[in-house]
Amino acid sequence: MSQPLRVRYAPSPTGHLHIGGARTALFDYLLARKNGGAFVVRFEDTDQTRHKESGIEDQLNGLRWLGLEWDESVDIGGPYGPYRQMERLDIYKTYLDKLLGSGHAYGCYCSEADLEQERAEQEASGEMGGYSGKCRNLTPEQIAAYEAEGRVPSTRFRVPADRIIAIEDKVREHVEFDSNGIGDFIIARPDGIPTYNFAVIVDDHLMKINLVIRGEEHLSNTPRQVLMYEALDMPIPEFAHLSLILNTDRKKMSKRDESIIQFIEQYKELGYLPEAVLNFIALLGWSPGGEEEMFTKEELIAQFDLDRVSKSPAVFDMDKLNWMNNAYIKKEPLSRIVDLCVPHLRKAGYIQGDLDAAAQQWVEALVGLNQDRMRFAAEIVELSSLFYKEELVIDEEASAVLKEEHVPVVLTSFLAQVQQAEAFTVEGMPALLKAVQKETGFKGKQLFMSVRSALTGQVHGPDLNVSLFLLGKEKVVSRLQSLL
RNA sequence: GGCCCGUUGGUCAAGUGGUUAAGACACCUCCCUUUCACGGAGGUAACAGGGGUUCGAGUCCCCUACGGGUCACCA
Repeated sequence: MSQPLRVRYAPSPTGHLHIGGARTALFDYLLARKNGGAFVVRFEDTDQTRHKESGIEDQLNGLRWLGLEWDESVDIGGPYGPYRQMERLDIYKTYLDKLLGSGHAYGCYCSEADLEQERAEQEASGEMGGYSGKCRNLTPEQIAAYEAEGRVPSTRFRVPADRIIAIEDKVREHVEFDSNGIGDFIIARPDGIPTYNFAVIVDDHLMKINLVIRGEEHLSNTPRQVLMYEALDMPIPEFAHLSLILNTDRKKMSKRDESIIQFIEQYKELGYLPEAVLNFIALLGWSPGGEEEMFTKEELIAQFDLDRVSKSPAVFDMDKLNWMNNAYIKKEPLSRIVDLCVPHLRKAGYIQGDLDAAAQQWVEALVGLNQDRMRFAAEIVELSSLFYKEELVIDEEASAVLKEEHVPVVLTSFLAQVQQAEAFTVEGMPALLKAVQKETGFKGKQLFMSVRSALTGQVHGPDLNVSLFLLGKEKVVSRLQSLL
């Protein structure tokens, strides 16, 4: 490619950034950075019925959180703006007139009701071939008659017959379509607002996009677009159609699907690390050459290549994402994970107001205790509920332990040690336990499991010294007293 | 239904005519450990089916099955 690479992510601003969109944007971004090209974010908002005002900001926030900085878009502008289609209406008008003038497009006076009926008939006869071409060759008299009725035409592209349209897709390779299978399609609504297929080629051309990366659902739109590029005598960009991302049932994700968290925003809220999510998404359909799969953004830029993008769909595996996020969490400095966890602890009502030094220390111990096992920050609430609950629930295994005969001796001794202790700290804990061992003669499992079961109600759990500290002297004493 | 795309272990996937068919997640076992987790060492498990082409096929071709996309005045 002799021209500098220009790619774009062109979402419809109908909601938050979806995983699929995020992947497309990521691949765009990676390629742009790798080749010193430009990453454009354009908004395709020509469907006024589905438009959502916050959609643009939601999309940009998602990209921003992932660290995908764009070079041109609605907020920072750029040489080929505006970057939202509703602000480019006059531009489309020019090209629409060209197509109309050259006979590549024509006015269609069918009403939506007419078309719906046509579709219903087709479906009944098992045809489903697209628009019949009813208004293709209207005589001036017919047109005048429709106009007299007050009908306002939409504009259709006249699809030529008997054309084989071949596409050399960067992912799918050679794909062919027969133009006879494509009905004349609408490129502008009666009010002049263009539809997707038309606006997209005008914008991609004017914005000098030379590689179009998008989802597989657009593959069958591509021949339509190629035909329009030809009719307008515009160069045709390269295409790369990415396979879909499937849910756990190997079906296309639907917005209602609950088995997968689908929006980037939700990952942010749950306390995932953006670089982990980015890393994971990169692996959806792309695979690195080697065996390493943990990559920083910079490494991804260096390694990414469309040649290694798979044609087959990828199933979104939450387990692996969780594993990966946990791997990132483990490597991060404690302070960052604490910052991530604090909002969740607040929301749960576990901490309030400004944290004083002791509270800060306490939270750090809490998060530090769980940093290795936390899959995402919101889990801290569940992992730490033990230290907040007033009522101790003793599970079966723990109560079995508590029935053993050495237990009262050990606990009585431990209670005494705790009450005598000057300070109740993590560092001081081993000495207290050691003293119990000395006094009672019980050690190892008999000692530790007794204490753990009595105070946490469970035989499994994180580091005992830290757990005791987090429980606090007061709770430790009262729990022991109520048991003895 | 027409057109188009896809199909390697439960999941992500490597593999581009000759491999004991990588690796990762998950799962199981063992080690470490007061327990759990972490970490370490192992293990179970796959080329959708059928025809070709070829000395040789996961890799090339055809058919079937299954999954998906699209056929909107949605993108």
